[in-house]
Amino acid sequence: MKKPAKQLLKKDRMDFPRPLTTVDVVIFTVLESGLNVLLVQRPEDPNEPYPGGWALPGGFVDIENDQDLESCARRKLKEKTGVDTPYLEQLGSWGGTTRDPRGWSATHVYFALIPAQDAVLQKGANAQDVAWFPVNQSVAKAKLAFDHLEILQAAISRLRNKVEYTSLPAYLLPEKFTLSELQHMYEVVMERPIEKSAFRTRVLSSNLVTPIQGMREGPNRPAQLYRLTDPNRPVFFPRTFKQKQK
Amino acid sequence: MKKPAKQLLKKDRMDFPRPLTTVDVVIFTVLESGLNVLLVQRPEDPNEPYPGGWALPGGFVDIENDQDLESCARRKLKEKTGVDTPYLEQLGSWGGTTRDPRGWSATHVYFALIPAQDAVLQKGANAQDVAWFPVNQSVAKAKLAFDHLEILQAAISRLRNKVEYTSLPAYLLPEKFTLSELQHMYEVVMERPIEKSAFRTRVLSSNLVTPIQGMREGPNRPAQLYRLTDPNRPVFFPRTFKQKQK
DNA sequence: GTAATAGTGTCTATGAGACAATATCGT
DNA sequence: ACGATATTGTCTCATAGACACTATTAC
Repeated sequence: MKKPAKQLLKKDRMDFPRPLTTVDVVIFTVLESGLNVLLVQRPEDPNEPYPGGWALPGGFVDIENDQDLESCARRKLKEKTGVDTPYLEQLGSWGGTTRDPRGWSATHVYFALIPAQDAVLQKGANAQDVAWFPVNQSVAKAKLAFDHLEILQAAISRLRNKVEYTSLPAYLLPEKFTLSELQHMYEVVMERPIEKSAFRTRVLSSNLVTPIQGMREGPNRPAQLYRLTDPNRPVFFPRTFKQKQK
Repeated sequence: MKKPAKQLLKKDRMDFPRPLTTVDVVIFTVLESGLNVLLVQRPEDPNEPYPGGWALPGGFVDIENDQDLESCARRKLKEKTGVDTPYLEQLGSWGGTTRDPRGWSATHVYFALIPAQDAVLQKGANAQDVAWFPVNQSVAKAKLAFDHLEILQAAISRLRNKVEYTSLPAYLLPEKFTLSELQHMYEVVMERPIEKSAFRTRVLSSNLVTPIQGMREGPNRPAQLYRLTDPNRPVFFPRTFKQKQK
């Protein structure tokens, strides 16, 4: 129990140790190898925690320049990928005594989906290494810094979960896409095939996509091109894809 | 762009202003008046922000005593209600320059569901006023401190949303309950009636509840008592309650 | 024509919604 | 018997799943 009297000056009352505050971003894209996540390599400097280890992109909140948490996340996303307005959602926050050797720290985590076309990395600027890691293989072995493996797993399970009843995979595609391409994004994230017919009726009977002028040409029957009806807000379906198994 | 050289000492590198860090808890219960939320009155001290205003219970992280964010939330919950292990879920975090007049601040918000039996308030200790507010009426007028109205609205919409496909309302009941009582909790949160028959088949065909020895007696046919099959994790249903309207 | 992918149709199963019928208690 | 609430049943409808069929391009 603290709080001795009410007569303390404001300055005194605010003068206690504060946790470190960071923002991290889990950035997903779908490449040839499936679902990938962006990681950055920490500096080799032995004075830094986890030198040379791989971590989620992120860093301290800059209270001079960051208006709020989300714009801080957007800034970090832009620094690494150059992408401006992807799908961005708050994942949650992690905080405690032990997660950072530098002291009590709390991180606010966002997760982002970007199309493969935008998955070109912006190295160089701060000489850090930046790379895409397939979510299933190397990541577990990568021994992520801090509690970032736990955070990444939470992000993956959130994504896998929401795929079942939302239009999130659409944000992994460029502006114009065919229904087959959209279905493919779902299948990559879900890691299981889905029925073409059921998929099409679900997507078309919602207001998710709007057909546009133009077809995807190929060595076979051309496919109708679509775009998101309202790119700003994802669609929620009233049922999940997989029925409950007994 | 900062970062002059890598030769800085660790102490120097960590020596920058840090945001204030708080944890707030949105505590819901269902009383006669429907869904209620717990608010506390801020001290009248004019040196404090929003003197006399109503706010969500919460406060600064105590890095000496709080192991992590969730235990900090549990501590604050316990201080106000005496409840130990309710349903507790992270809602999200809010942070930015403007939300607290004392400076750049970030709050980690949890939301909790507690049964009405535990809704007895623990006033006194710090002389603050603590009270339940019905979610629909007084809250909007109450002019909550900080951005707490926005946070509360996010909590309400999260709760209303999850009620459609989860077993969360079960946590608003005591250990033993009847199916009608459970249905009533759903209806209070959803603010609409649900079909008895559909409700019962949904609940019974999931593994949500287990019948126990004993009946709820009354001036009519007694009702079977149930308990949660696994109180530690809520059940997710494969469909929402309301079908999509056309 | 063939290969390949796009797009449609048909049939079944599951579970929600509406509503009715029956069951079991206190009085 | 009556009032009240518990519990079950029946019928309809929407949509997922399985699977087959047709359509349209390049070659």
